[in-house]
Amino acid sequence: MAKDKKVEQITDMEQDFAQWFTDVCTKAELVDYSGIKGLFILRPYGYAIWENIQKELDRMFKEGGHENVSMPMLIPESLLQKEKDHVEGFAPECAWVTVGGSEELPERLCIRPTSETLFCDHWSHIVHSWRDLPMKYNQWCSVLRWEKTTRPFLRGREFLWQEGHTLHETEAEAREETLHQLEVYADMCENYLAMPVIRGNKTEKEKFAGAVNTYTIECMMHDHKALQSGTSHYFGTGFAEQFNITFTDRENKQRYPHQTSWGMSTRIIGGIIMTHGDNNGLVLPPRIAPVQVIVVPVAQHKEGVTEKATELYDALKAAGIRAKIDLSDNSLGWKCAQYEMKGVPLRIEIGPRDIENGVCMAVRRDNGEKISVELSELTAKVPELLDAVQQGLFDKAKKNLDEHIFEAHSLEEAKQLQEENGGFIKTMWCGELDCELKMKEQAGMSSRCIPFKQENLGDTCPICGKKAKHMIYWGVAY
RNA sequence: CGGGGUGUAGCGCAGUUGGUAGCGCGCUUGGUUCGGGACCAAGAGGCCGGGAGUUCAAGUCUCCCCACUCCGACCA
Repeated sequence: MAKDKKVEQITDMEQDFAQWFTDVCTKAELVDYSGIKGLFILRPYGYAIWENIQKELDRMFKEGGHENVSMPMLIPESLLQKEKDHVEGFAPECAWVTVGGSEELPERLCIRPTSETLFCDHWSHIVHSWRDLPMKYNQWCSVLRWEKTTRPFLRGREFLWQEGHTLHETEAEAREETLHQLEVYADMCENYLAMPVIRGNKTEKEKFAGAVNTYTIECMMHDHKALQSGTSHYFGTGFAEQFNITFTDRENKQRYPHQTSWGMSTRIIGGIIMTHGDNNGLVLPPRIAPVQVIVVPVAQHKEGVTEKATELYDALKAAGIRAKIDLSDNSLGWKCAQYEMKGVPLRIEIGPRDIENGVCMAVRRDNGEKISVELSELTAKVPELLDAVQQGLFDKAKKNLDEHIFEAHSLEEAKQLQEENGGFIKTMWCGELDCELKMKEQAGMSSRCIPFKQENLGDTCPICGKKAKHMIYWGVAY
Protein backbone atom coordinates (compact mmCIF):
# COMPACT_ATOMS: atom_id res chain seq x y z
CA MET A 1 0.00 0.00 0.00
CA ALA A 2 1.32 3.43 -0.94
CA LYS A 3 2.30 5.71 1.92
CA ASP A 4 -0.13 8.49 1.04
CA LYS A 5 -2.94 6.08 0.25
CA LYS A 6 -4.44 4.84 3.47
CA VAL A 7 -7.98 4.13 2.44
CA GLU A 8 -7.81 1.39 -0.10
CA GLN A 9 -11.54 1.13 -0.74
CA ILE A 10 -11.72 4.50 -2.46
CA THR A 11 -10.77 4.75 -6.13
CA ASP A 12 -8.11 7.40 -6.83
CA MET A 13 -9.63 10.53 -8.31
CA GLU A 14 -6.88 10.71 -10.93
CA GLN A 15 -7.82 7.24 -12.09
CA ASP A 16 -11.59 7.71 -12.32
CA PHE A 17 -13.10 10.89 -10.90
CA ALA A 18 -16.71 9.73 -11.24
CA GLN A 19 -16.01 6.48 -9.43
CA TRP A 20 -14.05 8.33 -6.76
CA PHE A 21 -17.06 10.57 -6.18
CA THR A 22 -19.46 7.65 -5.86
CA ASP A 23 -17.04 5.84 -3.56
CA VAL A 24 -16.84 8.84 -1.24
CA CYS A 25 -20.62 9.17 -1.18
CA THR A 26 -21.16 5.58 -0.11
CA LYS A 27 -18.00 4.82 1.91
CA ALA A 28 -18.28 7.99 3.98
CA GLU A 29 -21.83 6.86 4.75
CA LEU A 30 -23.51 9.89 3.23
CA VAL A 31 -26.00 8.12 0.99
CA ASP A 32 -27.43 4.79 0.02
CA TYR A 33 -29.29 3.86 -3.15
CA SER A 34 -33.00 3.23 -2.87
CA GLY A 35 -34.93 0.84 -5.06
CA ILE A 36 -35.92 3.61 -7.46
CA LYS A 37 -33.58 5.23 -9.93
CA GLY A 38 -32.58 8.73 -8.91
CA LEU A 39 -34.09 8.57 -5.42
CA PHE A 40 -31.35 8.48 -2.82
CA ILE A 41 -31.35 7.81 0.88
CA LEU A 42 -29.58 10.49 2.89
CA ARG A 43 -27.99 8.63 5.79
CA PRO A 44 -27.56 10.28 9.21
CA TYR A 45 -24.05 11.54 8.48
CA GLY A 46 -25.08 12.99 5.12
CA TYR A 47 -28.26 14.45 6.50
CA ALA A 48 -26.35 16.05 9.38
CA ILE A 49 -24.29 18.00 6.84
CA TRP A 50 -27.52 19.22 5.25
CA GLU A 51 -28.92 20.13 8.67
CA ASN A 52 -25.87 22.28 9.40
CA ILE A 53 -26.17 24.07 6.06
CA GLN A 54 -29.89 24.42 6.64
CA LYS A 55 -29.40 25.86 10.10
CA GLU A 56 -27.11 28.64 8.85
CA LEU A 57 -29.16 29.45 5.75
CA ASP A 58 -32.37 29.49 7.74
CA ARG A 59 -30.81 31.95 10.16
CA MET A 60 -29.69 34.17 7.28
CA PHE A 61 -33.14 34.09 5.69
CA LYS A 62 -34.84 34.99 8.94
CA GLU A 63 -32.39 37.81 9.51
CA GLY A 64 -33.54 39.08 6.11
CA GLY A 65 -37.15 39.01 7.24
CA HIS A 66 -38.28 35.80 5.56
CA GLU A 67 -40.81 33.39 7.03
CA ASN A 68 -41.02 29.66 6.51
CA VAL A 69 -44.15 28.10 5.05
CA SER A 70 -45.25 24.73 3.73
CA MET A 71 -46.98 24.36 0.39
CA PRO A 72 -48.75 21.26 -0.95
CA MET A 73 -46.68 18.70 -2.79
CA LEU A 74 -49.14 18.33 -5.69
CA ILE A 75 -49.93 20.87 -8.37
CA PRO A 76 -53.08 20.61 -10.53
CA GLU A 77 -52.13 20.54 -14.21
CA SER A 78 -54.24 23.61 -14.94
CA LEU A 79 -52.31 25.62 -12.37
CA LEU A 80 -48.93 24.56 -13.70
CA GLN A 81 -49.97 25.58 -17.22
CA LYS A 82 -50.80 29.17 -16.38
CA GLU A 83 -47.34 30.48 -17.19
CA LYS A 84 -46.27 29.41 -20.67
CA ASP A 85 -42.46 29.50 -20.42
CA HIS A 86 -42.61 27.89 -17.00
CA VAL A 87 -44.66 24.91 -18.10
CA GLU A 88 -42.55 24.43 -21.22
CA GLY A 89 -39.44 24.38 -19.09
CA PHE A 90 -40.70 21.88 -16.57
CA ALA A 91 -43.25 19.70 -18.39
CA PRO A 92 -40.62 17.30 -19.79
CA GLU A 93 -39.48 16.35 -16.31
CA CYS A 94 -42.73 16.27 -14.37
CA ALA A 95 -44.06 13.17 -12.64
CA TRP A 96 -47.84 12.90 -12.35
CA VAL A 97 -50.36 11.47 -9.94
CA THR A 98 -53.36 10.19 -11.86
CA VAL A 99 -55.08 7.87 -9.40
CA GLY A 100 -56.33 8.53 -5.86
CA GLY A 101 -57.24 5.38 -3.97
CA SER A 102 -58.97 3.36 -6.67
CA GLU A 103 -60.42 6.36 -8.50
CA GLU A 104 -58.97 7.88 -11.66
CA LEU A 105 -58.57 11.61 -10.92
CA PRO A 106 -60.55 14.13 -13.00
CA GLU A 107 -57.39 16.21 -13.39
CA ARG A 108 -53.90 14.86 -13.09
CA LEU A 109 -51.66 16.30 -10.39
CA CYS A 110 -48.01 17.13 -10.84
CA ILE A 111 -45.60 16.28 -8.05
CA ARG A 112 -43.96 19.67 -7.50
CA PRO A 113 -40.76 20.22 -9.47
CA THR A 114 -40.72 23.74 -7.95
CA SER A 115 -43.46 25.72 -6.28
CA GLU A 116 -43.80 29.07 -8.08
CA THR A 117 -47.30 28.26 -9.25
CA LEU A 118 -48.46 27.23 -5.77
CA PHE A 119 -47.12 30.40 -4.19
CA CYS A 120 -48.70 32.49 -6.92
CA ASP A 121 -52.09 30.85 -6.56
CA HIS A 122 -51.99 31.36 -2.81
CA TRP A 123 -50.88 34.98 -3.12
CA SER A 124 -53.66 35.74 -5.55
CA HIS A 125 -55.99 35.03 -2.63
CA ILE A 126 -54.28 37.00 0.10
CA VAL A 127 -52.55 40.00 -1.48
CA HIS A 128 -54.77 43.06 -1.69
CA SER A 129 -52.89 46.17 -0.70
CA TRP A 130 -49.42 47.66 -0.83
CA ARG A 131 -49.57 47.21 2.93
CA ASP A 132 -49.48 43.42 2.37
CA LEU A 133 -46.11 43.72 0.65
CA PRO A 134 -43.44 42.58 0.63
CA MET A 135 -44.26 38.89 0.92
CA LYS A 136 -41.06 37.13 1.92
CA TYR A 137 -41.59 33.39 2.11
CA ASN A 138 -39.31 30.41 2.19
CA GLN A 139 -40.00 26.69 2.05
CA TRP A 140 -37.79 23.74 3.04
CA CYS A 141 -38.95 20.69 1.13
CA SER A 142 -38.08 18.15 -1.50
CA VAL A 143 -39.00 18.42 -5.16
CA LEU A 144 -39.25 15.87 -7.94
CA ARG A 145 -37.88 16.15 -11.47
CA TRP A 146 -37.77 13.10 -13.70
CA GLU A 147 -34.14 13.38 -14.77
CA LYS A 148 -32.74 10.87 -17.24
CA THR A 149 -29.30 10.42 -15.78
CA THR A 150 -28.89 10.55 -12.03
CA ARG A 151 -26.04 10.70 -9.53
CA PRO A 152 -25.97 11.06 -5.76
CA PHE A 153 -26.29 14.74 -4.75
CA LEU A 154 -25.47 16.12 -8.19
CA ARG A 155 -28.61 15.07 -9.98
CA GLY A 156 -31.37 13.20 -8.23
CA ARG A 157 -34.95 12.90 -9.30
CA GLU A 158 -35.94 13.91 -5.82
CA PHE A 159 -33.80 16.30 -3.87
CA LEU A 160 -34.00 18.43 -0.76
CA TRP A 161 -33.76 22.17 -1.11
CA GLN A 162 -35.13 25.46 0.01
CA GLU A 163 -37.07 27.69 -2.31
CA GLY A 164 -37.54 31.33 -1.40
CA HIS A 165 -40.39 33.25 -2.99
CA THR A 166 -41.05 36.95 -2.60
CA LEU A 167 -43.39 39.67 -3.87
CA HIS A 168 -42.55 43.36 -3.90
CA GLU A 169 -44.15 46.67 -4.62
CA THR A 170 -41.47 47.84 -7.03
CA GLU A 171 -39.06 46.44 -9.54
CA ALA A 172 -36.13 48.06 -7.75
CA GLU A 173 -37.02 46.37 -4.48
CA ALA A 174 -37.49 42.97 -6.13
CA ARG A 175 -34.21 43.27 -7.98
CA GLU A 176 -32.45 44.21 -4.77
CA GLU A 177 -33.96 41.15 -3.10
CA THR A 178 -32.77 38.91 -5.95
CA LEU A 179 -29.21 40.15 -5.63
CA HIS A 180 -29.30 40.06 -1.85
CA GLN A 181 -30.26 36.39 -1.84
CA LEU A 182 -27.50 35.62 -4.33
CA GLU A 183 -25.16 37.26 -1.83
CA VAL A 184 -26.56 35.04 0.94
CA TYR A 185 -25.67 32.00 -1.14
CA ALA A 186 -22.22 33.37 -1.90
CA ASP A 187 -21.74 33.97 1.83
CA MET A 188 -22.79 30.38 2.57
CA CYS A 189 -20.43 28.96 -0.07
CA GLU A 190 -17.40 31.07 0.70
CA ASN A 191 -17.59 31.50 4.45
CA TYR A 192 -19.15 28.22 5.56
CA LEU A 193 -18.40 25.72 2.81
CA ALA A 194 -15.01 27.20 1.88
CA MET A 195 -16.04 27.23 -1.77
CA PRO A 196 -15.04 30.36 -3.70
CA VAL A 197 -17.69 31.47 -6.19
CA ILE A 198 -18.10 33.48 -9.34
CA ARG A 199 -21.23 35.62 -9.33
CA GLY A 200 -22.97 36.47 -12.54
CA ASN A 201 -25.96 36.59 -14.82
CA LYS A 202 -27.26 33.58 -16.73
CA THR A 203 -27.80 33.96 -20.48
CA GLU A 204 -31.29 33.89 -22.01
CA LYS A 205 -30.70 30.25 -22.90
CA GLU A 206 -29.68 29.19 -19.40
CA LYS A 207 -32.10 31.21 -17.32
CA PHE A 208 -34.99 29.78 -15.32
CA ALA A 209 -38.23 29.02 -17.17
CA GLY A 210 -40.38 32.12 -16.74
CA ALA A 211 -37.71 34.42 -15.30
CA VAL A 212 -36.65 37.85 -16.55
CA ASN A 213 -33.17 37.42 -15.06
CA THR A 214 -31.42 34.49 -13.44
CA TYR A 215 -28.35 35.10 -11.33
CA THR A 216 -25.98 32.33 -10.38
CA ILE A 217 -22.95 31.50 -8.32
CA GLU A 218 -20.62 29.10 -10.09
CA CYS A 219 -18.03 27.00 -8.31
CA MET A 220 -15.14 25.01 -9.70
CA MET A 221 -14.73 21.38 -8.82
CA HIS A 222 -11.49 19.47 -8.39
CA ASP A 223 -11.76 18.08 -11.92
CA HIS A 224 -12.17 21.64 -13.21
CA LYS A 225 -15.80 21.25 -14.14
CA ALA A 226 -18.34 23.86 -13.08
CA LEU A 227 -21.10 23.44 -10.53
CA GLN A 228 -24.00 25.88 -10.44
CA SER A 229 -24.28 26.22 -6.69
CA GLY A 230 -27.20 28.54 -6.15
CA THR A 231 -29.56 30.59 -8.29
CA SER A 232 -31.70 33.64 -7.71
CA HIS A 233 -34.36 34.82 -10.15
CA TYR A 234 -36.12 38.08 -10.88
CA PHE A 235 -39.51 37.40 -12.45
CA GLY A 236 -40.85 40.85 -13.17
CA THR A 237 -44.65 40.75 -13.13
CA GLY A 238 -45.02 37.83 -15.54
CA PHE A 239 -46.32 35.26 -13.10
CA ALA A 240 -48.41 37.84 -11.26
CA GLU A 241 -50.20 38.70 -14.50
CA GLN A 242 -50.94 35.07 -15.34
CA PHE A 243 -52.07 34.27 -11.81
CA ASN A 244 -53.90 37.54 -11.36
CA ILE A 245 -52.02 38.72 -8.28
CA THR A 246 -52.87 42.38 -7.89
CA PHE A 247 -52.62 44.96 -5.17
CA THR A 248 -53.89 48.47 -4.67
CA ASP A 249 -50.96 50.84 -4.55
CA ARG A 250 -50.41 54.03 -2.59
CA GLU A 251 -52.25 56.02 -5.30
CA ASN A 252 -55.23 53.67 -5.20
CA LYS A 253 -54.30 52.02 -8.51
CA GLN A 254 -54.41 48.27 -9.23
CA ARG A 255 -50.92 46.97 -9.93
CA TYR A 256 -49.02 43.73 -10.33
CA PRO A 257 -46.29 43.02 -7.76
CA HIS A 258 -42.71 42.18 -8.76
CA GLN A 259 -41.60 38.69 -7.89
CA THR A 260 -38.43 36.74 -7.07
CA SER A 261 -37.46 33.18 -6.27
CA TRP A 262 -34.18 31.57 -5.26
CA GLY A 263 -32.96 28.14 -4.31
CA MET A 264 -30.10 26.08 -2.98
CA SER A 265 -30.23 22.30 -2.81
CA THR A 266 -28.44 19.24 -1.42
CA ARG A 267 -26.51 19.38 -4.69
CA ILE A 268 -24.16 21.68 -2.82
CA ILE A 269 -23.04 18.66 -0.78
CA GLY A 270 -21.82 17.14 -4.05
CA GLY A 271 -19.96 20.40 -4.48
CA ILE A 272 -18.33 20.11 -1.07
CA ILE A 273 -17.19 16.58 -1.89
CA MET A 274 -15.76 17.55 -5.27
CA THR A 275 -14.14 20.75 -4.00
CA HIS A 276 -12.37 19.52 -0.89
CA GLY A 277 -12.26 15.71 -1.05
CA ASP A 278 -9.03 13.80 -1.68
CA ASN A 279 -7.90 10.24 -2.26
CA ASN A 280 -8.37 9.38 1.40
CA GLY A 281 -12.02 10.36 1.18
CA LEU A 282 -14.20 13.22 2.24
CA VAL A 283 -12.83 16.46 3.67
CA LEU A 284 -15.40 18.62 5.41
CA PRO A 285 -15.19 22.33 6.16
CA PRO A 286 -15.24 22.64 9.99
CA ARG A 287 -18.16 25.07 10.02
CA ILE A 288 -20.59 22.50 8.63
CA ALA A 289 -18.90 19.24 9.66
CA PRO A 290 -21.25 17.11 11.79
CA VAL A 291 -18.20 16.02 13.77
CA GLN A 292 -15.51 18.69 14.03
CA VAL A 293 -13.12 16.78 16.25
CA ILE A 294 -12.68 13.06 16.76
CA VAL A 295 -10.91 12.02 19.92
CA VAL A 296 -8.93 8.82 19.45
CA PRO A 297 -7.32 7.16 22.45
CA VAL A 298 -4.03 5.44 21.74
CA ALA A 299 -3.24 2.19 23.55
CA GLN A 300 -6.51 2.60 25.36
CA HIS A 301 -6.10 -0.65 27.28
CA LYS A 302 -3.34 1.04 29.27
CA GLU A 303 -4.13 2.50 32.64
CA GLY A 304 -5.84 5.88 32.56
CA VAL A 305 -5.96 6.42 28.78
CA THR A 306 -9.70 5.99 28.32
CA GLU A 307 -10.36 8.25 31.28
CA LYS A 308 -8.06 10.98 30.01
CA ALA A 309 -9.48 10.76 26.47
CA THR A 310 -13.00 11.02 27.84
CA GLU A 311 -11.94 14.01 29.91
CA LEU A 312 -10.69 15.77 26.76
CA TYR A 313 -13.86 14.86 24.91
CA ASP A 314 -16.02 16.28 27.68
CA ALA A 315 -13.96 19.47 27.77
CA LEU A 316 -14.30 19.93 24.00
CA LYS A 317 -18.05 19.39 24.15
CA ALA A 318 -18.36 21.83 27.04
CA ALA A 319 -16.48 24.36 24.92
CA GLY A 320 -19.21 24.09 22.29
CA ILE A 321 -17.22 22.03 19.82
CA ARG A 322 -18.94 19.22 17.91
CA ALA A 323 -16.70 16.43 19.20
CA LYS A 324 -16.92 12.67 19.19
CA ILE A 325 -14.85 9.98 20.85
CA ASP A 326 -14.12 6.50 19.57
CA LEU A 327 -13.65 4.03 22.40
CA SER A 328 -14.32 0.98 20.25
CA ASP A 329 -11.70 -1.76 20.22
CA ASN A 330 -10.80 -1.16 16.59
CA SER A 331 -7.10 -0.56 16.07
CA LEU A 332 -5.64 2.93 15.96
CA GLY A 333 -4.91 2.57 12.26
CA TRP A 334 -8.47 1.60 11.52
CA LYS A 335 -9.83 4.57 13.42
CA CYS A 336 -7.49 7.03 11.74
CA ALA A 337 -8.45 5.77 8.32
CA GLN A 338 -12.14 5.69 9.15
CA TYR A 339 -12.38 9.31 10.27
CA GLU A 340 -10.19 10.47 7.43
CA MET A 341 -12.60 8.81 5.05
CA LYS A 342 -15.48 10.59 6.73
CA GLY A 343 -13.73 13.91 6.46
CA VAL A 344 -13.57 14.87 10.13
CA PRO A 345 -11.50 18.11 10.12
CA LEU A 346 -9.42 17.46 13.22
CA ARG A 347 -8.28 14.34 15.07
CA ILE A 348 -7.02 14.45 18.63
CA GLU A 349 -4.80 11.54 19.61
CA ILE A 350 -4.00 10.89 23.26
CA GLY A 351 -1.85 8.02 24.54
CA PRO A 352 0.22 7.08 27.60
CA ARG A 353 3.32 9.00 26.43
CA ASP A 354 1.21 12.09 25.76
CA ILE A 355 -0.39 11.92 29.17
CA GLU A 356 3.05 11.69 30.73
CA ASN A 357 4.10 14.84 28.86
CA GLY A 358 0.84 16.67 29.45
CA VAL A 359 0.11 16.99 25.72
CA CYS A 360 -1.98 15.46 22.94
CA MET A 361 -1.52 15.30 19.17
CA ALA A 362 -3.83 17.22 16.87
CA VAL A 363 -3.89 16.07 13.24
CA ARG A 364 -5.37 18.25 10.51
CA ARG A 365 -7.43 16.48 7.86
CA ASP A 366 -6.76 19.05 5.16
CA ASN A 367 -2.96 18.77 5.09
CA GLY A 368 -2.08 15.94 7.49
CA GLU A 369 -0.07 18.25 9.74
CA LYS A 370 0.50 16.94 13.28
CA ILE A 371 0.62 19.48 16.07
CA SER A 372 1.50 18.85 19.71
CA VAL A 373 -0.96 20.65 21.96
CA GLU A 374 -0.60 21.27 25.69
CA LEU A 375 -3.59 19.71 27.44
CA SER A 376 -4.16 22.91 29.40
CA GLU A 377 -4.55 24.83 26.12
CA LEU A 378 -6.69 22.31 24.28
CA THR A 379 -10.04 24.08 24.32
CA ALA A 380 -8.40 27.35 23.28
CA LYS A 381 -6.25 25.78 20.59
CA VAL A 382 -8.85 23.56 18.91
CA PRO A 383 -11.06 26.42 17.65
CA GLU A 384 -7.93 28.06 16.22
CA LEU A 385 -7.00 24.84 14.43
CA LEU A 386 -10.53 24.44 13.07
CA ASP A 387 -10.36 27.99 11.72
CA ALA A 388 -7.01 27.17 10.16
CA VAL A 389 -8.49 24.11 8.43
CA GLN A 390 -11.44 26.18 7.22
CA GLN A 391 -9.08 28.80 5.80
CA GLY A 392 -6.73 26.17 4.38
CA LEU A 393 -9.59 24.59 2.45
CA PHE A 394 -10.76 27.93 1.09
CA ASP A 395 -7.27 28.94 0.01
CA LYS A 396 -6.71 25.64 -1.77
CA ALA A 397 -10.05 25.89 -3.58
CA LYS A 398 -9.41 29.52 -4.48
CA LYS A 399 -6.07 28.58 -5.97
CA ASN A 400 -7.70 25.85 -8.02
CA LEU A 401 -10.29 28.33 -9.29
CA ASP A 402 -7.83 31.12 -10.06
CA GLU A 403 -5.44 28.80 -11.85
CA HIS A 404 -8.14 27.39 -14.08
CA ILE A 405 -9.61 30.50 -15.62
CA PHE A 406 -8.26 31.06 -19.11
CA GLU A 407 -8.72 33.77 -21.67
CA ALA A 408 -9.53 32.90 -25.28
CA HIS A 409 -9.86 34.99 -28.43
CA SER A 410 -11.19 32.39 -30.84
CA LEU A 411 -13.53 29.43 -30.65
CA GLU A 412 -10.66 27.16 -31.60
CA GLU A 413 -8.50 28.52 -28.80
CA ALA A 414 -11.37 28.17 -26.31
CA LYS A 415 -11.89 24.57 -27.34
CA GLN A 416 -8.20 23.77 -27.06
CA LEU A 417 -7.87 25.42 -23.65
CA GLN A 418 -10.86 23.46 -22.36
CA GLU A 419 -9.51 20.17 -23.69
CA GLU A 420 -6.06 20.74 -22.24
CA ASN A 421 -6.90 22.31 -18.89
CA GLY A 422 -10.62 22.23 -18.22
CA GLY A 423 -11.86 25.09 -16.11
CA PHE A 424 -13.56 28.32 -17.09
CA ILE A 425 -12.73 29.92 -20.40
CA LYS A 426 -13.48 33.62 -20.58
CA THR A 427 -14.20 35.31 -23.89
CA MET A 428 -16.08 38.28 -25.20
CA TRP A 429 -19.57 37.52 -26.54
CA CYS A 430 -22.07 39.22 -28.84
CA GLY A 431 -25.06 38.02 -26.80
CA GLU A 432 -26.55 35.88 -29.58
CA LEU A 433 -27.96 32.40 -29.00
CA ASP A 434 -26.35 31.12 -32.20
CA CYS A 435 -22.87 31.70 -30.85
CA GLU A 436 -23.78 30.03 -27.56
CA LEU A 437 -25.06 26.98 -29.44
CA LYS A 438 -21.97 26.93 -31.60
CA MET A 439 -19.71 26.93 -28.51
CA LYS A 440 -21.68 24.01 -27.09
CA GLU A 441 -21.60 22.08 -30.33
CA GLN A 442 -17.98 22.65 -31.26
CA ALA A 443 -16.23 23.00 -27.91
CA GLY A 444 -18.62 21.09 -25.65
CA MET A 445 -19.03 24.04 -23.30
CA SER A 446 -22.12 25.81 -22.05
CA SER A 447 -22.16 29.38 -20.88
CA ARG A 448 -21.71 29.46 -17.14
CA CYS A 449 -22.41 33.12 -16.51
CA ILE A 450 -21.84 36.69 -17.56
CA PRO A 451 -19.83 37.69 -14.49
CA PHE A 452 -20.61 40.84 -12.54
CA LYS A 453 -16.89 41.60 -12.65
CA GLN A 454 -16.55 42.40 -16.34
CA GLU A 455 -13.24 42.76 -18.17
CA ASN A 456 -12.64 44.06 -21.65
CA LEU A 457 -10.82 41.35 -23.60
CA GLY A 458 -11.54 42.88 -27.00
CA ASP A 459 -14.24 44.51 -29.09
CA THR A 460 -15.64 41.58 -31.04
CA CYS A 461 -17.29 38.24 -30.36
CA PRO A 462 -14.65 35.60 -31.16
CA ILE A 463 -17.33 33.24 -32.47
CA CYS A 464 -19.13 35.41 -35.04
CA GLY A 465 -16.90 38.48 -35.27
CA LYS A 466 -19.72 40.91 -34.50
CA LYS A 467 -19.53 43.60 -31.84
CA ALA A 468 -19.11 42.14 -28.35
CA LYS A 469 -21.56 42.97 -25.58
CA HIS A 470 -20.19 41.13 -22.57
CA MET A 471 -17.39 39.04 -21.22
CA ILE A 472 -18.69 35.55 -20.52
CA TYR A 473 -17.43 32.39 -18.81
CA TRP A 474 -17.72 29.04 -20.56
CA GLY A 475 -17.23 25.63 -19.02
CA VAL A 476 -18.26 22.00 -18.76
CA ALA A 477 -20.88 21.76 -16.08
CA TYR A 478 -22.30 19.11 -13.78
C1' C B 1 -33.87 8.51 -24.95
C1' G B 2 -29.43 6.13 -28.00
C1' G B 3 -24.67 3.23 -27.34
C1' G B 4 -21.37 0.22 -23.96
C1' G B 5 -20.58 -2.34 -19.20
C1' U B 6 -22.49 -4.72 -14.73
C1' G B 7 -26.20 -7.35 -11.39
C1' U B 8 -24.37 -14.39 -7.21
C1' A B 9 -23.99 -13.32 1.30
C1' G B 10 -23.39 -6.44 3.96
C1' C B 11 -18.96 -5.27 0.34
C1' G B 12 -15.50 -7.20 -3.50
C1' C B 13 -15.63 -11.39 -6.56
C1' A B 14 -15.22 -17.16 -8.39
C1' G B 15 -18.63 -20.48 -10.33
C1' U B 16 -15.89 -25.32 -16.37
C1' U B 17 -19.69 -29.16 -21.52
C1' G B 18 -26.61 -26.96 -17.73
C1' G B 19 -26.67 -31.42 -12.27
C1' U B 20 -30.00 -27.06 -6.44
C1' A B 21 -23.50 -22.44 -4.55
C1' G B 22 -18.08 -20.97 -2.97
C1' C B 23 -13.66 -17.56 -1.68
C1' G B 24 -11.73 -12.94 0.56
C1' C B 25 -13.11 -8.90 3.55
C1' G B 26 -16.84 -7.51 6.90
C1' C B 27 -20.44 -9.39 10.83
C1' U B 28 -21.35 -12.51 15.78
C1' U B 29 -18.92 -15.05 20.14
C1' G B 30 -14.45 -16.09 22.94
C1' G B 31 -9.25 -15.21 23.57
C1' U B 32 -4.47 -12.75 22.47
C1' U B 33 -3.09 -7.81 20.65
C1' C B 34 -2.84 -2.30 20.52
C1' G B 35 1.68 4.99 18.81
C1' G B 36 -1.38 4.22 11.26
C1' G B 37 -6.32 -0.49 8.38
C1' A B 38 -3.62 -6.84 14.06
C1' C B 39 -3.99 -12.40 14.97
C1' C B 40 -6.17 -17.28 16.33
C1' A B 41 -10.52 -20.26 16.95
C1' A B 42 -15.64 -21.26 16.49
C1' G B 43 -20.20 -19.43 14.16
C1' A B 44 -24.21 -16.85 11.48
C1' G B 45 -25.47 -15.20 6.87
C1' G B 46 -28.31 -16.84 -0.27
C1' C B 47 -35.69 -16.54 -4.12
C1' C B 48 -27.93 -16.33 -7.76
C1' G B 49 -31.90 -8.44 -9.66
C1' G B 50 -37.40 -9.74 -11.25
C1' G B 51 -40.69 -12.38 -14.60
C1' A B 52 -41.68 -15.77 -18.57
C1' G B 53 -39.76 -19.74 -21.55
C1' U B 54 -36.45 -24.20 -23.25
C1' U B 55 -35.07 -28.75 -20.34
C1' C B 56 -35.70 -34.68 -16.58
C1' A B 57 -32.72 -30.58 -14.48
C1' A B 58 -31.21 -23.29 -15.15
C1' G B 59 -26.64 -18.99 -11.39
C1' U B 60 -25.32 -21.10 -16.31
C1' C B 61 -29.33 -21.20 -22.53
C1' U B 62 -33.56 -17.72 -24.87
C1' C B 63 -36.87 -13.49 -24.44
C1' C B 64 -38.95 -9.37 -21.70
C1' C B 65 -38.59 -6.14 -17.69
C1' C B 66 -35.90 -3.52 -13.51
C1' A B 67 -31.70 -1.31 -11.23
C1' C B 68 -26.62 0.47 -11.10
C1' U B 69 -22.63 2.55 -14.01
C1' C B 70 -19.85 5.02 -18.12
C1' C B 71 -20.25 7.96 -22.88
C1' G B 72 -23.67 11.05 -25.64
C1' A B 73 -28.45 13.83 -25.99
C1' C B 74 -31.45 16.21 -22.38
C1' C B 75 -31.23 18.78 -17.75
C1' A B 76 -34.62 26.41 -13.97
